[in-house]
Amino acid sequence: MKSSYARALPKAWKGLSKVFTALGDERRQRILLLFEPGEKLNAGQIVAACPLSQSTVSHHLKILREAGVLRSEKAGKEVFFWIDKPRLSEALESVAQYLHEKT
Amino acid sequence: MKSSYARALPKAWKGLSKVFTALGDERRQRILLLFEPGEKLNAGQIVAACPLSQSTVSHHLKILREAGVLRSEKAGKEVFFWIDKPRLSEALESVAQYLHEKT
DNA sequence: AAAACATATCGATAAACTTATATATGTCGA
DNA sequence: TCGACATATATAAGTTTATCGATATGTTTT
Repeated sequence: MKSSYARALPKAWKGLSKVFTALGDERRQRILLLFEPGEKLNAGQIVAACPLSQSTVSHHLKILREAGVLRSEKAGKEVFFWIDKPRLSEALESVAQYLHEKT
Repeated sequence: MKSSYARALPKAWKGLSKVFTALGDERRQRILLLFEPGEKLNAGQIVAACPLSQSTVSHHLKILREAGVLRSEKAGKEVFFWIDKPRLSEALESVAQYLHEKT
């Protein structure tokens, strides 16, 4: 038994933790499922597709962005979002790796 | 843009959703990190390693079990838990797959 | 059968999260 | 510059989740 992590996560897991928390909400999952391959969507498009208020969607987008799941870029008065595929792949991969090696 | 999932998750994602929610809590992540490769731990061992009360740990173990991340087995008066590696691998794999194909 | 033990559940409180309205910030066009 | 627009943030209510102490359930031991 590895009791070393019982009180604090290893540093490498800190970021992962945020990713899973971000993914662990159904509304955020539904937002992610909106994206077509390689597509960028602006906040307005996402708001229009969601049964949630503009500010609520903005809040969820922030969580996804801060977790590194989405990236964003301002273009004029709009902000475009897209899935950070490499980042997300890497996160999943690192857990899969951990599972494989240490479990 | 795939607006079809804006209001309800596809059925295949329902279970995944639970897995990510379960993994999206730092205390639960720390519990998972306790396990050595192939190891089974009983609830008492886990409680002893966590800075949480017995009832709180029991609650988290239930969430992890219901998400399919942990499996459990009663042995006399003890209950042993272990990581459901195939289940977790499959969950991660299916998201990785989705990412790869649909993103 | 009773006592000791391991785990689960209940009930209550506290903390965290989600949500919406209202407002602020920043950008474009007239 | 002023007004319309797109997004973000502040605030506050409502809801969910985490937490603990106490108790219940089930198991072994004496």
